[in-house]
Amino acid sequence: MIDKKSAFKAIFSELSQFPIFLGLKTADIEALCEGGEVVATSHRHALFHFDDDAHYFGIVLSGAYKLSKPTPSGNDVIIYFSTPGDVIAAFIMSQPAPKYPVSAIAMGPSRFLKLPRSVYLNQWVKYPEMILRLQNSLSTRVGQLHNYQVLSKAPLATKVASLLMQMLQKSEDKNDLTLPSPLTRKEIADSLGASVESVIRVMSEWSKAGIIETKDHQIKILKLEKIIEMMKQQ
Amino acid sequence: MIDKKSAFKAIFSELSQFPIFLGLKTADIEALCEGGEVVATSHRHALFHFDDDAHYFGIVLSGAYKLSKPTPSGNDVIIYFSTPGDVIAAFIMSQPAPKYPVSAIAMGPSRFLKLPRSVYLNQWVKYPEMILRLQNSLSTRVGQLHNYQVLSKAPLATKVASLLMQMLQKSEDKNDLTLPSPLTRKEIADSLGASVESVIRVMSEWSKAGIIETKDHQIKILKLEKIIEMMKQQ
DNA sequence: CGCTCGGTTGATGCACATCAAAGGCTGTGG
DNA sequence: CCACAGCCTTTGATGTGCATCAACCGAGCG
Repeated sequence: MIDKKSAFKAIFSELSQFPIFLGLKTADIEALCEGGEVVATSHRHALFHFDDDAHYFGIVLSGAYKLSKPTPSGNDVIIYFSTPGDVIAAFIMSQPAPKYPVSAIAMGPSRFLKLPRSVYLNQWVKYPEMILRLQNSLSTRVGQLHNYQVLSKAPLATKVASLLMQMLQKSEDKNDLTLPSPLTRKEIADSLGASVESVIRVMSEWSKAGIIETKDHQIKILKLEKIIEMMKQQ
Repeated sequence: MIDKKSAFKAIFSELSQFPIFLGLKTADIEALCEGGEVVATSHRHALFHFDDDAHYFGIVLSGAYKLSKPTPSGNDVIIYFSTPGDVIAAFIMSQPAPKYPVSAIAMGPSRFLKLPRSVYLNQWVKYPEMILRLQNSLSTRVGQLHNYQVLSKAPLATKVASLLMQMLQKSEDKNDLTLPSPLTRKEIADSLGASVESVIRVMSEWSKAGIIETKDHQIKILKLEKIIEMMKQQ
């Protein structure tokens, strides 16, 4: 086992920047991350699987993870793309014998700060401020899911445009219109409940029209107005 | 203004049965419901509208409310059916200047205990137990939304079956297979993102086959196995 | 150098939307 | 008290967006 104190110091600068910890005292952050362990996962490797016993939760440090749920027919539906600063699986920790409701799979090399469930029960719930912050991110999440429902009858192009815009909003740098994490067409399809081919048909139209550009799975938006226009139509 | 003390006594027996208050001391429940006011709404009347300033949250006492969100094209999508005991709009109360993310419309005569936002900020947030209970119901809700996403590619019959089962699970009496609240075909369609006609085509098949029965918008399930069977196929 | 993975394109079919029309039921206002 | 409007349900005819199936290409990789 590595020296935890020094491990904490090494990632503290990362942690303190995340909204969830912003403005907290160093000692508090340290207490909240007690027993934490940094896990590095490579592309397509799982942090945990759907229905596994949930012994830990944690925070995405770098890269990205897709959270997906298997369908009865053996496919996967992508529920969420977690990017740095996102807290994963925290809100199931208070259940008696929690199981992960999704699988978490790395998209490219990624790092995760793994925290034992006991820390949640002993520390996190004791900080009312923490609970409120978690509640806020949960309620934002619910809002996103509602927006998705509103789009249920919209044409596929609208859904794809909305997804791109949603991803873009997570980006730090508002001047760079490149999505913060790489995304394959299949991943887009799986998160919209569409087929790869249909997504490709929509997006290659856009590529030809110079609205977007894909290089090495990094999607860049060239004509933002066009995308916004696509979102509105229905 | 009515005498609040006596008003509270009158509904206390209702309140204390709801999961959200179960096991709490009378004094605590009274504190949490301070300044509460019972609102009676008749069929199709709104408690509040989408995008209104949110000055209050509250608890459904009787009847049911549908929470819906307008689409750009002027239709409505039903986000949730709230039944007695459900807490509505609590988790947006902690935002600076909250607006309702949905409209709440009564399905049949219904009663609602309306609580001012200040009570949430001054009382509810102070009870860690309350916050955790709210978090739990929110996380259940997120789970339901995920289940809905998993069904995105499933045939309509599967979606309708799942919705019926979900409604049925809220029912108190596990022996009576009548859904706890009346539901029109249009409401089912709006909550599944389908057209009324398609929902009718599915359900009238079932009526003919003696799987369900509708009387006065009350839907009763006659052959539960058949419905469960429908849910599985995809 | 074969293998897997991601992207692309075309042909075909189907589930569901849309449009249209009609009947029953309820509440409401002249 | 009846006529009328609005809501809910139903059925049929028609159209279409997207899934599905099939095939191919290029790039990276062990």
